[in-house]
Amino acid sequence: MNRRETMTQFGKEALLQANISELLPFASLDEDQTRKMIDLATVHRVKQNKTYFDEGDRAENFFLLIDGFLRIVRTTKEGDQVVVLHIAPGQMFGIAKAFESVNYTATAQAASEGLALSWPSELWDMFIQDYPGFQKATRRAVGTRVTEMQDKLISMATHQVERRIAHAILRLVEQAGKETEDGVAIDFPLTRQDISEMTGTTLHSVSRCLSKWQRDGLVRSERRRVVVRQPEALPV
Amino acid sequence: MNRRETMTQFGKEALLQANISELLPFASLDEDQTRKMIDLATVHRVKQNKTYFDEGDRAENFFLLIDGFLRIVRTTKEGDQVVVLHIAPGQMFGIAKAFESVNYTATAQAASEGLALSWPSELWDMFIQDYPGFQKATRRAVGTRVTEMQDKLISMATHQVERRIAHAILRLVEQAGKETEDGVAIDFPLTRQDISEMTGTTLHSVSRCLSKWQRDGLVRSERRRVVVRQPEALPV
DNA sequence: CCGCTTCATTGCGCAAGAGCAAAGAGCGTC
DNA sequence: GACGCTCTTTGCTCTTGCGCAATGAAGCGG
Repeated sequence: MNRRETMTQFGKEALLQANISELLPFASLDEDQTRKMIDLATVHRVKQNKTYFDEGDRAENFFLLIDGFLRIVRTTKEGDQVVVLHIAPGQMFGIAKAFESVNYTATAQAASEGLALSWPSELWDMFIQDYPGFQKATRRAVGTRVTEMQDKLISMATHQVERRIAHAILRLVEQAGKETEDGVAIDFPLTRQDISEMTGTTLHSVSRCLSKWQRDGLVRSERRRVVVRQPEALPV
Repeated sequence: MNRRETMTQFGKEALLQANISELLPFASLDEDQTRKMIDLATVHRVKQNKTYFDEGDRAENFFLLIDGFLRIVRTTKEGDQVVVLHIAPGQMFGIAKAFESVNYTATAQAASEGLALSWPSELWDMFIQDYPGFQKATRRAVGTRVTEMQDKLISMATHQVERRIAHAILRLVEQAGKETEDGVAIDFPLTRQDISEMTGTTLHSVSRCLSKWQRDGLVRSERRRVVVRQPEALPV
């Protein structure tokens, strides 16, 4: 059963029926606790390219992504956007509380239409104390995030554009890969521009790169869509 | 009184006398608690360019830097080193526990001879629970770190080499700046190579850049030493 | 004091990729 | 079906800054 359909059809109550309790933050909670958490939550449906919150906003809530994908974006004074990382379903985001921060430090933008739960920040400490799985989930989320950013930093510092793009794509395949008869597809709309913002290059270079890979049969890419046929063959 | 001298002369007991309780993790602890924490700690003195721990090591301890500076370094398979961030006195490091991680994900290398306290990882949860200041300190450490890495990422993605170098230097000035009659000096030995590893460029470019700035009177730099005279004039 | 190692400077040639420009393709809308 | 918007492709030029190489300077150890 497709999770997205479940969610959008049945709304909040359906969350209990669905296998939401498999998500890490809900792990090791009994049904009662899970219900309590969900009762306290607000449901957010966000259209593509709209934001869950913006950089600098007061961090009034923290979020758990149920469905869809989102990018965490920062914008420079000059107006350049940089995609710091991507969030996949099941991951927490907007967890400024975990950083002792009053405001969000980046913008959370829906890469594809998505669904998230949020809780008021005041509940954070209570959640941490009462729900052991939650504590663990946030720690792990932070850890993953730091590692991911480090990897990106290293990639940017030491690799040429082509390898950076390859890295970025492989990471997305990992996070949002979906098997198709044609190869592994990245399961949300992804433009050349997006990729360039992830890798610190221009959409032109990305386009050239993908074209070349397509000629060599490594990927198939159309408008807003990338399918990887031979992940192993990409220049790591 | 110079902190470094105090420490190395009098050892562990002196930590109580010194104003160590001003350090964030010890904030809001009474003298008794502080003493208890220090009793449990191990003292590490590490020579320049030696490591406190290495990437991949089992994370058996977590650390608090008392004196000196260190760089957090990751090494690629190809052998390229990348300086992910710098740690200044008073900051925690090696806090794999905060990331639910069993191993250290990077190497902690002394940029200058330094002094640190460490505690066994098993004490982590106890510290978190019993010492509110400690919890806060780790959160803040993580937050600062994430922000710093994001800034770096943005800098790398959108700026030219010259501005990246300027950014890196300004950050170091902030973290380790020391007023001199000549300008603000970075208070630990810093080679062109180091700077290139922070900014993802070559030592040649760094050298050229510093030479130019020196001609323009913005900085003074000698062997392993950088003094910034006009921080405002650096190309931000 | 001499030689060795580490660190820094500078010049030159070249390649990667950014910037610019123009055209084409896919998709929604009126 | 025509228009317009967004996204993509591709060619050309020009700059940045890397790679390489040679020289110099500073500090260390015997």
